[in-house]
Amino acid sequence: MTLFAEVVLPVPLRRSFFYIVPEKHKKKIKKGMRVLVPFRKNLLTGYVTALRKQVPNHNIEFKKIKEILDKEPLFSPTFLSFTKRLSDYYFSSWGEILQVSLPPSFNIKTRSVIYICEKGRQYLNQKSCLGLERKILEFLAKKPYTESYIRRKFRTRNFSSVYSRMRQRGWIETKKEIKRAPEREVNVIPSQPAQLEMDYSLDSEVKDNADKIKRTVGKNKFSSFLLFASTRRREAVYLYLIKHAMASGLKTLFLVPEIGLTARILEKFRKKLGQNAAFLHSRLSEKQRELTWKRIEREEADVVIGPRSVLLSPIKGVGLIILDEEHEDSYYQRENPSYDARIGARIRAEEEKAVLVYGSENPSVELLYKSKKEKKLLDLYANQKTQFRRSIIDSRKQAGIISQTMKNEIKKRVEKKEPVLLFFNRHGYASSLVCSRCDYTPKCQNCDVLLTYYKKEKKLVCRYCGYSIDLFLRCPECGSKMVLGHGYGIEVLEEELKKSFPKSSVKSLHKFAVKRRMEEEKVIKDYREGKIDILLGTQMLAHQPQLPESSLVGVFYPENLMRLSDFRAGYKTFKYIREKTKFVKNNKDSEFFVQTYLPNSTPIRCAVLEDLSFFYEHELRNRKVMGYPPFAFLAEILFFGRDLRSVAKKTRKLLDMVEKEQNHIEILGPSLAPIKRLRGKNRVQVFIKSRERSSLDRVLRKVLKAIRTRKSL
DNA sequence: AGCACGCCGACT
DNA sequence: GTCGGCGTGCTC
Repeated sequence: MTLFAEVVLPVPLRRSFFYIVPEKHKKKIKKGMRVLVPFRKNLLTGYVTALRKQVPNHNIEFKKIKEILDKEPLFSPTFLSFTKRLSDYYFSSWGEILQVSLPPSFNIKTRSVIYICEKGRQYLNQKSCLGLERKILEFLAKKPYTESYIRRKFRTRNFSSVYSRMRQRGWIETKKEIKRAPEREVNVIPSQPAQLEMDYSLDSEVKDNADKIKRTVGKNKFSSFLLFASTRRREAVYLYLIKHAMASGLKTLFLVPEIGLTARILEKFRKKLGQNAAFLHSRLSEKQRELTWKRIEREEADVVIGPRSVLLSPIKGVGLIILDEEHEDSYYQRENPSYDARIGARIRAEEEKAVLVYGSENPSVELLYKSKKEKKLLDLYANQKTQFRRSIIDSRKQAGIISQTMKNEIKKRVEKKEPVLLFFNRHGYASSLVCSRCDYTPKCQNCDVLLTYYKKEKKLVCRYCGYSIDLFLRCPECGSKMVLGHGYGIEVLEEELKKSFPKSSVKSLHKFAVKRRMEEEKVIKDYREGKIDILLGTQMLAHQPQLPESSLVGVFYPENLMRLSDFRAGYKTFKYIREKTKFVKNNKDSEFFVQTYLPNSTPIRCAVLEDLSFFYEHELRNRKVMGYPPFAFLAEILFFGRDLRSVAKKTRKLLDMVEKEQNHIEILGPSLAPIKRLRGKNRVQVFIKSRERSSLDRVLRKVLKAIRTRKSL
């Protein structure tokens, strides 16, 4: 009897494929193993998701599995069902998700390598050998290259035909080459029992709440919580819970948004957990990543710590998932692959029957609402008020990029030798340059944005892709003088500070002020040692792990964030300001200032004056009126491609289908995406909105089947 | 995503 | 007439 394996492949197809299991492999093969299978003309690494005696469709010729790549399954049934659900939720390819859960070297495939033949060399000597043919042959004469490399290198319209003609005439030949990964050893070393001494001191309020979670850990039942608390308190609760999980023989996944943002918490964890923790982050080399991965697989780590990709760590026996800084945007990415780690964490916790803890000191409006409703909110914030003074400076009443009030306050601190921290979230000198006569404005050639003017560097730079050109003072169109466009940047602020405080040391920290990580650290070191009186920076400054607190912290023009066409703009502004309050020394002598043209806006007022509950109530009321999450479900569909016309056509096709569905679904758009061109691709976005996730899901499922789409939310 | 197949315009 | 555009469909 024939045995079939259902296999998913690392290709952007939302379906599985069936292969015949050869007789000799029948005993060996198991669900969750990697297999090498023929697909089209190549061999690919696939993942066995099921074994079957019968398959639905009989009128296709099945191919045979070429090789089994594992001695033991790599993926547990739990992990398989988790990744399956994740791919279903995000309409993405299961195989691609499984692929990224493994180190790159685990993905074996054949590739075509092109060699030049003797005939080809002879032809190259003839005069008649011209154009593309000549270029390719000359290139290959040096050494063979892979087919995909040649394709990319000589990206011309008629490449395929030229290429196939060259092969027909015997000038070149292609050979299949297997790119093989090093052997994988499967020796499972039992993990060492955890011996942790932790000097956490939980006050009774924290302990009561931590115990509420603790009681659910190890019960082999899904539950989730939102821990609304300061960093210090969250840290203590996390360690308390991790220790308990370890004692119960359970593994913990600990997710952080970005390494930079949470360096402090990570350092602490590294010290406390030592060898029991495995850190996965983007700065690891491929080799390091693989070693860490193998350590995790050998179950040598009880806690896996890192960014969203940690969620896809195929570790067994997960009993606790912690997702810190729940509100951070980096948990949702649109590529490689597209999923929101917050949703992913929930799905994984459900499948693992584990406990999920979201943590934040300014949780997203959506999660706060949901947690409150489900009585899963642990609010450790209510009784914690900070002591420093807070004020809003109304820029409409005081002229100048830095108000007089602000200058006076800075002066006082500088005189007392107290360092000052200032934040302004806009790069460069001006957001654009513009011709004084014809309105010509330099734009990025890859992305559709204006180029930011950097005065010190004498450059115009794209804030997305880094494309830059040298500054020019005359308009290339009409020869008139170029002048500053709208929007002053951080360099203006820096200039102004230096002018106003000539005797003080003013330093600015932003993308272009520092070229290397070393320099960032140097600035922070100087600041700590009192060599800098006034430190100014963009968001980069807030991400410095070792930045000490200050007695005066100022934030300039947070309303820049309010202008985003995003229903979360209010929340983002609120969060941005709140983050900065962390850098104020918590005593009665310290001060926090926000200078703004919108002193009466609720997000700004509430963030500055620490009125959290009013902000959340206000925001929820707004969302309800406007019909935005958490009162509706929103799916973002991003269309992108080289040619805008064909992208728009696809969009239209999809929308026509959505309209026909008539499922109380509202279409917002289509419109050009906020970044309407990125890396040479035009991007069109559509939001579809519904009160019911299920009807959104039903329509998307139906419609996406008919169209070549890749990513969606 | 790639890649083959197949059908219409502009060139040797 | 052929070359070469890209629209359409398929991958076990």
